[in-house]
Amino acid sequence: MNHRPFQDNMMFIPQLYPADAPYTQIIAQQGESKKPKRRRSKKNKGGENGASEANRKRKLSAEQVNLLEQNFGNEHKLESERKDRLALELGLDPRQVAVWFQNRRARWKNKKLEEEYSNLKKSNEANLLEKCRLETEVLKLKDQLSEAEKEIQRLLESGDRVPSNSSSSSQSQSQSQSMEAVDPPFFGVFGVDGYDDDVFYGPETHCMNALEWINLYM
Amino acid sequence: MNHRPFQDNMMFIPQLYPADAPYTQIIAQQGESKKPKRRRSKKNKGGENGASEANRKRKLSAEQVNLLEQNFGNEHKLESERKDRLALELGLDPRQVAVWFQNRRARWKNKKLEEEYSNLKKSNEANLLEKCRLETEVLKLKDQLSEAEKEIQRLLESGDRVPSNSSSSSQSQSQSQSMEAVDPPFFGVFGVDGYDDDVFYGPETHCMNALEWINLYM
DNA sequence: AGTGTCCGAGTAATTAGTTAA
DNA sequence: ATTAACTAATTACTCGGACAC
Repeated sequence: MNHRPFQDNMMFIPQLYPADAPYTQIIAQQGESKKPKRRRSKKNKGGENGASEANRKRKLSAEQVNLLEQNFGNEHKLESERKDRLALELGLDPRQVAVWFQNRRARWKNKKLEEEYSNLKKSNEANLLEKCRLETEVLKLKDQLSEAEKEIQRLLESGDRVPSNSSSSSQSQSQSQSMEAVDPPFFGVFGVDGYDDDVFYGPETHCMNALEWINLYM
Repeated sequence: MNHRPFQDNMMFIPQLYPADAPYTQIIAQQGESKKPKRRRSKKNKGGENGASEANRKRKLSAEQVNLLEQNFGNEHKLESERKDRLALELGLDPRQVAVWFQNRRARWKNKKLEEEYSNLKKSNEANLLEKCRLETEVLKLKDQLSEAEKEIQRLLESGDRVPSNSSSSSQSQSQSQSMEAVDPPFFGVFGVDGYDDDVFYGPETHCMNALEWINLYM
């Protein structure tokens, strides 16, 4: 959504129902008659009837939310000075303004987390693919190396009166051993605690099913 | 910090709201009517006698929550039959039971997501380390291969009257080229849209800083 | 057609516990 | 030590859509 600055301005407020009643604070169950079977009472909703009687409307008007959002964009914290000013400006109880900011911060935090999750997901995808590619490359290189060493062996056998294998032969010998000791010594992070359900990330299933894995869980 | 508000002790249950129980009847005279700045203390408890003050009727008792949780564990959905039974059993309005289940489902979903995030994080760590290891291995193998080919070259030059480079030499030649064409052709998933803030996952910073990266963002 | 209900997502308000001045 | 403001969790409500009768 946004880029650089750390104001988040998230989505636009989809509440465009009429700002009929500037005072959005009523509450109090109208009358009574609610105990036994509280079936969906017919709310006078669509009608927009301008503030009919017992309209205990909870939501703030779009206008109010706009101003609040704007202020939140500037600064997520709220000094009491600003709070009171805002409250006056909006015709709200300062407490409501404070509550709004608290809830807004919580929402923002959640959103942040979601974003982070999304980024992590993408990062994971990319890393997984990269890992797959690298594994393939490693196999290929090992194969090539094997061929090369076979070739060396053949050359050594056929031309067995060459001066000597001067310097590098020992190198390639010792290193070919290390290839086999490479795989095991990595910790398996996945004996963790509580995966309740079906979500299971197999990290050590070699790259063959990386794509399927992505499609499954991403 | 704490989970499970099991020690809810002082919660008497004013269930069955009387008809005149408008919880949350408050509020907000706007404008200049001052409001009683609220309390923040650990007193004002038991007395009940809500005559003067409001009847704080929020918060279900630990016992009620227990039973609800138990039922939720069995089945996240709630048929109206079970709802009514539970409501009766708990002394709650069936509506409250339904609402509780809805909220509980939402919480469960969140928790699920959090878990998934955690797993993803671990998976990412593991993959990143694996990727790092593989990159190292690739470099090593390339090095070995280079050495081996040098060796072959040397052998071919020194013993230049061997029969021929029969079969596999072309192989190792062509493959040594492919090493250079390996890196580029992978898409960079990270020109994406919204990394808002400081959270930035560098996917192409080679493995040297993989661990630092993990420590920073995990 | 049209009610009624349920659910998911979003939101407002409350409570308990923590932190800082 | 009190007090105000914070966080995290919770309760109840709103709204719109889906599915039913």
